[in-house]
Amino acid sequence: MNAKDRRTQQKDALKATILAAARDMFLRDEAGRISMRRLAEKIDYSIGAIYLHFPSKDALLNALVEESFAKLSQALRKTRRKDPVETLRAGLKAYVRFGLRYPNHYRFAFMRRPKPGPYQTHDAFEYLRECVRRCIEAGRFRQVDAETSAQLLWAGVHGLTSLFLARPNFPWVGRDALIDETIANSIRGLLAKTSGGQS
Amino acid sequence: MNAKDRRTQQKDALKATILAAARDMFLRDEAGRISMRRLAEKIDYSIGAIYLHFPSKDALLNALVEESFAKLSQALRKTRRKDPVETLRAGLKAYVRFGLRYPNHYRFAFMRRPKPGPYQTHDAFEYLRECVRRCIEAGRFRQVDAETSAQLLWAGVHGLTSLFLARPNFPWVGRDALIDETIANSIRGLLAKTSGGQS
Amino acid sequence: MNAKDRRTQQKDALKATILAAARDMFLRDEAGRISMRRLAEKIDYSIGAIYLHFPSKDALLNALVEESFAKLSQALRKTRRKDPVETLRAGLKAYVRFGLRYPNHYRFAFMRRPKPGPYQTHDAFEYLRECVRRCIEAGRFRQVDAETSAQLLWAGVHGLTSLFLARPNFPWVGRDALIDETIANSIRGLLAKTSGGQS
Amino acid sequence: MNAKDRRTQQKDALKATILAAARDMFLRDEAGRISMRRLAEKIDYSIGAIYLHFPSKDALLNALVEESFAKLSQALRKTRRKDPVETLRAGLKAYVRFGLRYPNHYRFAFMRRPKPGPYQTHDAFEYLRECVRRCIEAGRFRQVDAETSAQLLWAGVHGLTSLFLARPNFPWVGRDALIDETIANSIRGLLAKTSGGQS
DNA sequence: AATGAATGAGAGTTCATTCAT
DNA sequence: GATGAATGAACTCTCATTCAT
Repeated sequence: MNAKDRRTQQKDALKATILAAARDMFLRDEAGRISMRRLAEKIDYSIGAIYLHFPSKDALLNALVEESFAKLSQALRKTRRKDPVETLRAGLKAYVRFGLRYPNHYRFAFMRRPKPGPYQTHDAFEYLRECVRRCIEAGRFRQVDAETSAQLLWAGVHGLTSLFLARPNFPWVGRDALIDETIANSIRGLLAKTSGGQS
Repeated sequence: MNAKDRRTQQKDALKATILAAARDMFLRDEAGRISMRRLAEKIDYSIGAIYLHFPSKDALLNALVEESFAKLSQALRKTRRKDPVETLRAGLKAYVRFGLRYPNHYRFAFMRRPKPGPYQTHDAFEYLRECVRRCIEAGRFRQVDAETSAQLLWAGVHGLTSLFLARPNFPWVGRDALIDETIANSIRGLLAKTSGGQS
Repeated sequence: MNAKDRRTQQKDALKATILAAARDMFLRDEAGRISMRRLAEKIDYSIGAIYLHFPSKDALLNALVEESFAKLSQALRKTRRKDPVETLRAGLKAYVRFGLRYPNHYRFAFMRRPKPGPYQTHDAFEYLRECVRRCIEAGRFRQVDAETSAQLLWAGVHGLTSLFLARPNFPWVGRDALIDETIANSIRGLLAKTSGGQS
Repeated sequence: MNAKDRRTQQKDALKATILAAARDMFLRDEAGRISMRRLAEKIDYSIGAIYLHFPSKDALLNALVEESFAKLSQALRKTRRKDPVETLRAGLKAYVRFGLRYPNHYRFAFMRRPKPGPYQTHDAFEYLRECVRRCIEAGRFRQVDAETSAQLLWAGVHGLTSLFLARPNFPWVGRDALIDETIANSIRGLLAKTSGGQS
C-alpha cells in the first residue's frame, strides 16, 4: 500500500467515524436534534473536520439515509423463502420491523417532505416489485397489475410503520398481531381464487 | 353589532389569521421551520401580537392540530351511504382526499412524533370503528375483530396518504386508481364469502 | 363630598391599590422581577390603568421607595426612650430590623446605584443625627463631631443589614446577638469615660 | 513564543477582554442591565464569541466575582504591620479603599443577592478573622469572641464602603476622615482597658 | 488533514410603553 | 377613567458554516 492509498484509507476512516457517530445519535435523537457541534464533540474532532468530509449537514444526513436504504434493502433480501407469496409476506414483515427498529432513520427517510429533485426509486421498492411479479408469474396472484399491487402493498406496510412511530401511545391491538393481520389482509385481496383460504 | 362584538370579532379574526398563516407555512415548510418570528412577519404583525392570542408556540401548534382533527372528522361524516360497506369505502376515500387536500394539516397531525402524554382517540378514528362495526353487524364482513380491522384499514389509507405527501414525485400509477384499488383491496380481504366479488 | 372629590378619592383608591400590590410583590420578588404586566394582572386592571396613575415603572418604584423611607422613619421614631443613649441604641436596632423585615425595599433603596440627581437627606438620617446630638448635649458622649458620629453609626447598621441580605447563608454568629454587639460596640467607642462600662 | 502559545495568549486575551468589558459595565450600570448582546457590542465581537469562552452568562458573572475576591484578598495581605492592632486597622482600611477603587467589583461581589447554594467563606474574611485572633492572643483586645468581633468589624467597613458607593452624593464628612474614624471607633470598643487611649 | 476562533442569523419569550376607543 | 390590542426592543442561547493558520 502506498502513501496515497494510506491517506485515502485514513480519510475514509474518519468519514466512517463521523457516519457512525451520526448514526448513533440518530438512534436516540430526531434529525432536528443532531447538530454539527454535538457531532464533533462526540467524535472528538473539530467541527471543521466534518466539513472536510461532508460539504454540509444536509449532505451528511443524506448519506445517512442512503445508508439506511441500503440496509433496508439488505434486510429485505435476506428473507427469501421457497414460496413466492411467503417471500413477499416475509419481506413486508421485515420492512415494518426495520422501520420500528430504526425509527429515526425511517422517520427521516419517509416522514418529511423530501428535497425537490428527480425521484430515484429505491432498491427496496424494486425488490418489492420483483416479489409481486414473481407471485403473479407463479399464478399465485390474480391477474392484477404488478405495479399497482406493489404500490398498495407498500402503502399498507408504510402506513402501519409510520402510524406506530407517530402514535406510539395509541391503543393498538397487539403490535405483532396487527402487523401480521394487515399484511395478510392485503395479500389475501390479491390471491388467485384457487389458492385457497390460507391465512 | 355593538362595539364590543366588533372588537371580539376582530380579536378572533387575528387569531384566525395567525392560525391560517401557520397552517400555510406547514404547506411549504417542515414543522421545524415554523418560527414565531417568521409567522409574525408573514401576517405583518409583531411577535408580541401572537402571544396575545396564544400563550406559547406549543399552544399555537396544538390549536392547529385540534383544528385539523375537527375538520377531518367533519369531512368523514359527510359521506354516509345506504350500504354500510359503501359507507366505509366512501369514508376511507374521503380520508385520503382530506389528507391530499390539506397536506399541511395532515402532515402536522400524523407525520410527526407527538408530544408524550396520554393518548386521546380521535373522533375520526371512532367514526371508522363505527363503520366497521356496522359492516360486521350487517353480516357483510367475516367474523373479524372490529378493532383490528379498523386499525388495519387505517394503516392502509394513512400509508397511502402519507406516501403521496412524502413522495410526490414517485412514479405512482394513477393517483385515484391507486386510492380506489388500495381501499378495495383491504376491504375485499374482510368481506364475507357470500358477499360476491364486487370491486 | 362633591363629584370632583369623589372622583379624586376613587382615583386615589386605585393608586393605593396599585401601590399595595406592588408593595406586596416587592415583599416576595426583587425589583427586577416586578413587571407591569404581572402587576396589572394581580390587581385585575389593565396595564394602561397603572399608567394613568404613574407615568412610568420607575416612578412607581420610586413612590414605593419613598413610602419605605417614610415607614422607616416612623419605625425609628417609635423607639424613643427616656435615656438618650438608649433611644439611640433602640433606633439603630429598629433600623436593622426594618431592613430585615422589608429586604426588597431595603435592597432597592440602598443597595443599588441611585439615579443621579441632587441628594435629599432622608428623614431617617435626620432622626439619627438628632439622637446623636442629644447624646452629646446630655454629656453622655465624648466631645465627638455629631455629624461624623452619626455617619459612622449609620455605616455600622447599614453594613450589618446589607450583609445579612447579601449573604444570608454566611455562618453568622447569632443574628440578634451580632446586631446587639455591633451596635453596642460602636456606641461604646463614643461614650464619655465617666459613663461606665455598660453593655 | 511559538504559534500555539500565541494562540493561547490570544484566546486568553479575548477572555480577559470580555471580563474587562463586563467589569466595566458594572461600573456604569446595575448588574441587571448587563446583557450578552450589549457586552458583545462593547467589545466589538459577536455574541457567539463570548460563548466560546464562557458557557453561560452565569458562568461569566461567577468568573467576575471570583476575580474580585482574589483581588481583594491580595490587597488585604499586602498590609501587614508589626503591631497586630495596626495590622488589623490597615487591613480594614485597605478593604474600604479596595471597594472604592474597584466599585464595580465590590458592588457585584457584595451588593446583590447571591445565587442560592452552600456558602464558601472568602479568603478575605478568613484573613480578617486571623487578624482579630492575633489581637486577642497578643492581649491587645478584651476577651471578646473572635468570630463575633470579626463579623462586626466587617459590618462596619462594608457599611461604609457600600454607602459610599450607593450614595456618592450624600454630604459625607471628609471621606478619609470618616473611614479612619469609623475603623478607629469599632476597634476602640474591642481594646483591652490597659491598652491606653490611642487613636 | 485538521483546527479553533469567529460569525450572523435565528430560536422562543418577556418587557415597558403607547394609543385608539 | 379604563381598556385591549399592539408594538419594538430586549433577553439568553444555539446553530450551520467559514476561514486563516
